[in-house]
Amino acid sequence: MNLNAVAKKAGVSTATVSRVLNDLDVVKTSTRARVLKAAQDLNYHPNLHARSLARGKSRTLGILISNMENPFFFDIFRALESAAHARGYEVVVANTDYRSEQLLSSARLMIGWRVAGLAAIVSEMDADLVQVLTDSRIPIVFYDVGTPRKNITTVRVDYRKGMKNGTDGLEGGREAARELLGSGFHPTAIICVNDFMAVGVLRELREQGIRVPQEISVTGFDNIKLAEFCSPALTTAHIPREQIGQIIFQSLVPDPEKEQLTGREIVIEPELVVRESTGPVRNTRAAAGNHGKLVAD
Amino acid sequence: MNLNAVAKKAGVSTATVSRVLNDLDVVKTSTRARVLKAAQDLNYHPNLHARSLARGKSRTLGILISNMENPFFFDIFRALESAAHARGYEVVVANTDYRSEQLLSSARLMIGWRVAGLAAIVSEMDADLVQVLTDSRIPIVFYDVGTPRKNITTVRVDYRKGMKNGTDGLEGGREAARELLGSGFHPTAIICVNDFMAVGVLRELREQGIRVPQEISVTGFDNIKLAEFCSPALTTAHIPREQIGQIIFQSLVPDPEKEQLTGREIVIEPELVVRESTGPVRNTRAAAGNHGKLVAD
DNA sequence: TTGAAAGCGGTACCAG
DNA sequence: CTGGTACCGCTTTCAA
Repeated sequence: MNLNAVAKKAGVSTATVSRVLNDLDVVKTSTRARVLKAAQDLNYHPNLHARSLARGKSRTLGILISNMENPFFFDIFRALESAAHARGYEVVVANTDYRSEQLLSSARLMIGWRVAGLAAIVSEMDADLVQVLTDSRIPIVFYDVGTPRKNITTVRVDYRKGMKNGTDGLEGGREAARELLGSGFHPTAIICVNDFMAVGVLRELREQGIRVPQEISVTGFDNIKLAEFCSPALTTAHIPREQIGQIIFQSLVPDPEKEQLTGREIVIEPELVVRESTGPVRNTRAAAGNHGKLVAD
Repeated sequence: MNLNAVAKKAGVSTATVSRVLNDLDVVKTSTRARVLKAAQDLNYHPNLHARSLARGKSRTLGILISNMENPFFFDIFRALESAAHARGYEVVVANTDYRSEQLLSSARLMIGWRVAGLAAIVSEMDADLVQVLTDSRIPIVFYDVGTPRKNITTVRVDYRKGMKNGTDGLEGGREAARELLGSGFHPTAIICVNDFMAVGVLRELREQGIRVPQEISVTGFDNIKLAEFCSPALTTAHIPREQIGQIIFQSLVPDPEKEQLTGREIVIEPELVVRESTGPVRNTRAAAGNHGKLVAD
């Protein structure tokens, strides 16, 4: 089923069918109606490959994600998708499952599809891939890795680098807390790299009979659901996934009306969410939480 | 960057470049090497749209999912993808977010891409969509909805229909247990439609001081992670996502060597996973658990 | 307002 | 073993 069949059935040329299907309002109303009916009757669906090929440009974005099961990544994907749809773009997603060969082959696939832009929300990132992507001339966004280039934008969250590679996980947090307290050092606050760890810390403190936040304050990072429902509810840094998705779209598909992000490093400032695990806040400015303020150099 | 550029650089025709890139081993080794180098130097990536168009058929499968965040659906996706990769197919996924307009537009997109097959793991399913899919002549698989047709295969899990629309959720399970026990009826077993409910039931029983499984046995359905880690560990029906993914692939891309599934209704038989929440099993056959035996009429 | 025809970037058949 | 060349289905001038 192709344009030609529709054209024939409607008694017009393929050019006219194409015009109708693309809403080029130069077509006479009666002709238009006839074409539409023919398309309907034939159950016609335009071949998108032919379309892309003829147009020479696409309105499809690609996104590579290490693990779609991770709610944090998933939220970013969803935000990107919704921004894209709002502007008439599609987004196709590839789950790399933390495997770098998979990442590479997915990237090639996307390039082969000539996507208009590509976002990589992945941690496994090797030199080969970066080279391939850089050479592709396709607008790229990396999340939390890489450095900006002509066609490469990076988005990263502003947390202290030193914390990134420490002990991790629920058990890890608990153990770290035990060691910390065992060392005789008695802090007034424990700041964890993510909410999982923080919950582990909370548990250990509870078992040692240390009250939170009266004796020690605890904070997490990410603002996952669990943070809200544990006891005491966790004070944490909220990372604005919604905004990250929008920024990614904006970097990939620049809007002349808006600030140009492409090729830069975008730093996301988390918002502090104060709950029960911390004492009264003195720094009013931080507590007010400037909503994921964007800092771009 | 196109075939022509590579051909020119290598001093051959586009036909030869195409042969090399498609591994048609009729090309002289030296020529082949020259072409490969040219492609490499030019950072050439074949345009997949042109390819699909010329070939007239694709090796891409589509999958529509209501909610990718749901581990159960996600597992099916992953299984399908791995089966597909093993046979040289790609799979592109669309998350419909439980919205039927989104489902419809994603379906159209897939049809426009001329996917070789389409799987719909969705609950929101209206007549329009079914019509569009049926008319498309593309091989389709529905999970847990719809009825078989010429090009439509259905996969469903064999659970008692009556249980499907009952009370649901953790709280629901707890409440149901309370009512049940309050009614004076004292069963020897409670069989829940899913693991969530079962965990709720367990909690209620514990509060009422009823020992599981000594006084009452409890079973769930799905075998989610939580089932393994709650106390007592839950006896449940495991639904073989891995197998479901393979069956979907097999229905979409029939293998002449294997059983033909296309256009039929495939019934998945869950496997019983016996843990601590049930008493000793008398039915040895069930306990042995015939691994998700496939029942196709 | 409409039609004819030249691509878009590959594939595959037919010659040589 | 390699080249020439009709397509594949759609978009987009250019003319009429």
